[in-house]
Amino acid sequence: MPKETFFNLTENKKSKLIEAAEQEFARAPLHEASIANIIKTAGIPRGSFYQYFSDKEDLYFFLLDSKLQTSKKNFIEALEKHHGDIFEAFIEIYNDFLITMPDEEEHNFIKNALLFATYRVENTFADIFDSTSDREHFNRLMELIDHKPFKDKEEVISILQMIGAIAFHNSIVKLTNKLSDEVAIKQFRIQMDFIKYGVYTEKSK
Amino acid sequence: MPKETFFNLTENKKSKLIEAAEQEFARAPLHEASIANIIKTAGIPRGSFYQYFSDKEDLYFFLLDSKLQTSKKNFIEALEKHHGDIFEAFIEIYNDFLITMPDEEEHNFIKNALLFATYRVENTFADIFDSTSDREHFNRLMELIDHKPFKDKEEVISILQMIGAIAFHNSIVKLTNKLSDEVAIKQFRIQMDFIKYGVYTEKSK
DNA sequence: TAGATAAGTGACACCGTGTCATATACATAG
DNA sequence: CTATGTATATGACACGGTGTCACTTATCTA
Repeated sequence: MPKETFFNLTENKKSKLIEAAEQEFARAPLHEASIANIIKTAGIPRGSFYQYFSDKEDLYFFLLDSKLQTSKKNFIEALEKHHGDIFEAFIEIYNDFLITMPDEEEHNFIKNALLFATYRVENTFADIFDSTSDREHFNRLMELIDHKPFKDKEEVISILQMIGAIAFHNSIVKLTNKLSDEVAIKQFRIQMDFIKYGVYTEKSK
Repeated sequence: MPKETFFNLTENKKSKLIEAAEQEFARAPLHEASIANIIKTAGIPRGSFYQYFSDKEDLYFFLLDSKLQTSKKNFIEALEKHHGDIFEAFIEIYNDFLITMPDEEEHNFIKNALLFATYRVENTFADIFDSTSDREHFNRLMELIDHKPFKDKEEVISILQMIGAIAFHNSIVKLTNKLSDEVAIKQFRIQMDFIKYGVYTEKSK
């Protein structure tokens, strides 16, 4: 988390810094991005940076977290819309996430996040449907999810994790193999169908 | 790939360097590991390192690749043993991989690889059951896999990718949450059952 | 208006990378 | 056996990035 000092900054200074950081993290993945570039673009001295953040990661995960707040809300909305159907909700946010990326800078930011995703990045993404950090959000999820197909809460969590991992992995494959949006979504649907109806079951073709 | 010069080295020198590198990559993840440490341990001058490898990554992926050759063979063997059953084969190598890790250095190497896995690391792991790099290996896989439950080859590939992603993700969760071997394997089995029989199907409880 | 507390600043010490000019070893033809 | 070319070895160095710290400046408060 950024330090108190950062939040005390004027809106103008704050957004200038954030814009500079987004630009840099869109240009290069975390490990290649440099504080030097960020402060140059933002026009602040080196010492100030460390007044606001403990290091590069601090700023980075603050940004990534902010960006994913939207996905978190979207997931809730998708669940409401699809009457608690996990699969349809996931397909919807997968769609949202990969396809509705209007801003090129935003797109590159996320691309770098995914392609160079360490466990911390993965965990940040997982927060969208995970219990660990935002308890309230998680409880809301659990209320909305249709539990009928599942034995117990553990099964629900297990499925959420599994689908999350698949969605995450598919995003990476889409980016590395430069798949079209249509192909990517189709692939994901096929995989969701496997989980819904199983490999050893007659599929409704 | 390491340069010619590296392969021309005496066995003694080569293994000394490799041992030093393994030690360093077990100590720290790729982005924190330093060439400085490797050459210090191996007792070679800095210039020589660049005679053998183009950079840190070059050496790293050479090592990781070598290590995964074993898993590649194991997967083939597991498929033979289980008469082409993808699920049982995966469970077996998942087991092999996470549990049969006798050497602590080896364990830490893999741990760092998984926790700080970028798309290149993920792709290297995916080579175990992927078509892109080792065509011959892939064809052998396709011969062995029981195609009965699947509509076509594409479906088989899709399932392989999916299970691969789940196994990969589970390994990371096991390491971050420090799950016991038993719990990790049990979780994986539950998830495999979901794919086998589907969520919307009566399970044989 | 003094004194305290918070914020701003940039020079600096430190560390790691990749290169390059130079040195050395080795092979091979004359 | 020597000359000459080719492969390998070496470490000093330029470059660029990080995090800190002593010092300055601004802001608040009694």
